[in-house]
Amino acid sequence: MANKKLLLIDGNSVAFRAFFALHNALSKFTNQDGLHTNAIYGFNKMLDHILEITKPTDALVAFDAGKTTFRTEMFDGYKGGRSKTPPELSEQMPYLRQLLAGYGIKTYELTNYEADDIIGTLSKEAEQTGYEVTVVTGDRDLTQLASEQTTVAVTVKGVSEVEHYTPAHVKEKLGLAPNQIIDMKGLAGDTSDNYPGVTKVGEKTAIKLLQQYGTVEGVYEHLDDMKASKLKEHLIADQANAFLSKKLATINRAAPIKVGLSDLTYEGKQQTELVDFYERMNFQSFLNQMRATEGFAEKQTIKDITYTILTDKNIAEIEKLTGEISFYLELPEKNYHTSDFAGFGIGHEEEWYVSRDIELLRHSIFKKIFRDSQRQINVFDLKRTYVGLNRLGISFENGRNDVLLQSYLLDTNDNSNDLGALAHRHGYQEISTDEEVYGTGVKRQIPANDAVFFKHLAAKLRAIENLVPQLQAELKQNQQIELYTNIELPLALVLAKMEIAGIRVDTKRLEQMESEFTERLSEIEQMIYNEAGETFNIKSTKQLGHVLFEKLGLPSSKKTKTGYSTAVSVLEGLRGQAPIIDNILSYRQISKIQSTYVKGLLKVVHSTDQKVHTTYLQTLTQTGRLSSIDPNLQNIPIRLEEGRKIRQAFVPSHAHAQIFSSDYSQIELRVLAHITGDKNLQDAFKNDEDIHASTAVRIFGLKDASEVTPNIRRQAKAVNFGIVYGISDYGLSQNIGISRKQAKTFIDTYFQEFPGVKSYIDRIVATAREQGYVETIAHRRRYLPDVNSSNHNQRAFAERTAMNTPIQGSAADIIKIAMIQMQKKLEELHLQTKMLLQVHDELIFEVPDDELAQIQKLVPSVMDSAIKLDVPLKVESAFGKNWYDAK
DNA sequence: AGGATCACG
DNA sequence: ACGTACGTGATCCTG
Repeated sequence: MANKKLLLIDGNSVAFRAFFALHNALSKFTNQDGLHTNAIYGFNKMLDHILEITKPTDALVAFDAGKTTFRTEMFDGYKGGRSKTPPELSEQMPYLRQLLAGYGIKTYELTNYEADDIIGTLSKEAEQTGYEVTVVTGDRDLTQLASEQTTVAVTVKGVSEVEHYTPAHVKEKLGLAPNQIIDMKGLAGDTSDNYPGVTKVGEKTAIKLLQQYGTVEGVYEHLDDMKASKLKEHLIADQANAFLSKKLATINRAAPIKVGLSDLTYEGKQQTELVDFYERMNFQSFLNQMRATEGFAEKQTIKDITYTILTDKNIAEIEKLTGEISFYLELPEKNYHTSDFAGFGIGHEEEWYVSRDIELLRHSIFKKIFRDSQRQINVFDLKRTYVGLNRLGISFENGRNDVLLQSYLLDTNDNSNDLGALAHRHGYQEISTDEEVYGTGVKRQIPANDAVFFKHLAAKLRAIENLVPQLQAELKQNQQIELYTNIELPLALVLAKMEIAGIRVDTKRLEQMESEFTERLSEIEQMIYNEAGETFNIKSTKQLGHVLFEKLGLPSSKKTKTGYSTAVSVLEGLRGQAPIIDNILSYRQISKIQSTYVKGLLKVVHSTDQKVHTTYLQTLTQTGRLSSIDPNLQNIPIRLEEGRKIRQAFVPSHAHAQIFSSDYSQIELRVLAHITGDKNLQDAFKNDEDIHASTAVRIFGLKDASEVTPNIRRQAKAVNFGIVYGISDYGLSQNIGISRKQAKTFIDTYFQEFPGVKSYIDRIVATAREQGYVETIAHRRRYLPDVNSSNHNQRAFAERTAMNTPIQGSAADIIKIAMIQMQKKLEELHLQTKMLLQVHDELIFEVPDDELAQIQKLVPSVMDSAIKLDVPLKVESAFGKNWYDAK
């Protein structure tokens, strides 16, 4: 027999390891039905790894059959006291078997026996027949099976990494032969399996004894040779335990199994089954791996689709498309402000027109379609489509539905920027993902083959047509039609116009800053090298940690996963202990400004108009806020003067104009006052009090605001923030540097003084548990599956987001409404003022001097009346010749 | 690709 | 006894 290789896997043990290795990411690993998939995923990773390195001819995964086994008969407490398998793991076990079926690997379990015994029995049989055997497990006890023919691979850290135990390796690690493991367990016992061994004897002592006497039996035969000692007394007293425990630890290598070696042929992956399984588990990376393998036959699930290639000859045909239509513009690159145009499609009801010729869109027939306000045009990603068409000189004001927005509002977790993937999640399968058709990474490209590209375009149009009514119905059920129709859809166009307007950057100013910073950085660098006595990469936390904590011997406090923490909070604690610290802090600060804001910004200024055009992501955040990328204009420095100067480079694009800024004052706390209905908090805002000061008066029991010192106000401010974030005493204590006990007192007092807030917090968490989601004022939803998690951390996190999301999200609703009304006003009044940026609670405009007086009244009035709360909204404004001066 | 760090609300 | 404040994005280093 030529090289038979048997792979035996301890299913429960590996699943358990996989589950806990990916426990942190538990909430990320769920499929479309809410099933947790982390253990399945980890198991799959391990399988791929072990199959790759062992290339078995035969394989079996053994599972434990149930709670009772012959061992529980021998010893009542066997595996007693073990906490129950988490439900998030149990629910995955049946699917694990489906995964293994997909891999063509047999599974087996046997009443009254553990997986270990099945493995022990089969490995013995295999050894006698001359097989090479690999055993995979998360349990080191199985190393007792290691032999010349059998290697035991024990998972370490994660699951795909394993440590291979040969007899030599066992010897090296433990100083024992594999068959002595059971003797060690006999003497030392096993806490996780809950059997005792000899009192006060742990692994170390057991090993020492066994090196001398060989076996448990040997130890007891030589008991008389030992000097009197506590150890000897314990050995005598616990002799019965030692022998029982050895028996319990011994794997039964003659279990009455009903499978034989001939049943275990490894058949290899069952392609269609596995693809189907991965789709059900939503395992995109494994799917892609499968597709990349040689001989993979793409599933022919997508129905044939007929389409017409549009040319200037037949363009008149599209005039016959009356009523509701789908339109799709393919801008293949991430940044649609600069992307190439790859093609487009338009049509309805199985009449699909597609083309690569973008110039056709400039034809008057298209202009008419896009201008016709009676026409319902449905798209995927309205903002992207609007910007793309705008670049072609086409005004697209009549987009009626956007599948991307619909899907985002239905479930912020379960959204995708890929129409194919999004469609699959909503149960529509007649479309491939862009990744499948265009490829990924450097290989991504629009197919040169017309049939492939056009079929995909047509499939997109058809997907839009099918999804719009379905998602609309779901929105209606959720009472989200208003949010969708009156907020998100019109906002998409407002954002598009802001992005297109862009903001002018004074590149000369930035270049001047760049050379100043370069000089200062090299000076500081030199000082740091001198103080360190060597040159090194200051930006490398690893090298910096080495210099500070090893070479210079400074006391290290915090550690990260990868080594010493060198974060600002840590370095500040070291100030004064060495001059190098201040220099490192300055270096960090300046190099951040230099690389991210000076150089980074210069890189993305458009040479045509000297402006930056950000992209707002309208369907990303879990709370309803926007985010801004490429460049991010929502995190331009302001807190420290050095960085704040960056704002001097943001200037009006016309002469005789100003940068004008209005921001909501304390909008989140006002929303909190409204949502909670807390009388004291509401009164404070109704009386226009300094909210942090009045909180300070209440939690410190002061007479009135005159007693509030800056430091007390600062602490009260931190408490207010803490409440909004979902407070914990530890978090607060870290933030303001007080003891945890003191922080707890602050919080307790706060809740006494603001009882409405306390009852809101209790109520919202209960609501999240009952209905599975929380809502904002405008019915924006966030699902929080983890509020019922058995994991304390995940549950606590979900509870904090349950409190925070309605507050942060409602504030986002409010500014979105204000932006829509603001844009409408600007257009109605034919003003030249342009809304340029939104920074969560702040709007930034470019205003011609002659409109300034009007805008100074208009913007705050629109913003503070965007929505009617039980407390007033307050808006503060400023302007100047650049963003820095608008303060 | 992921972690550490740091910029903003 | 857990290990901790909410929401983001860009840059750099490391494996």
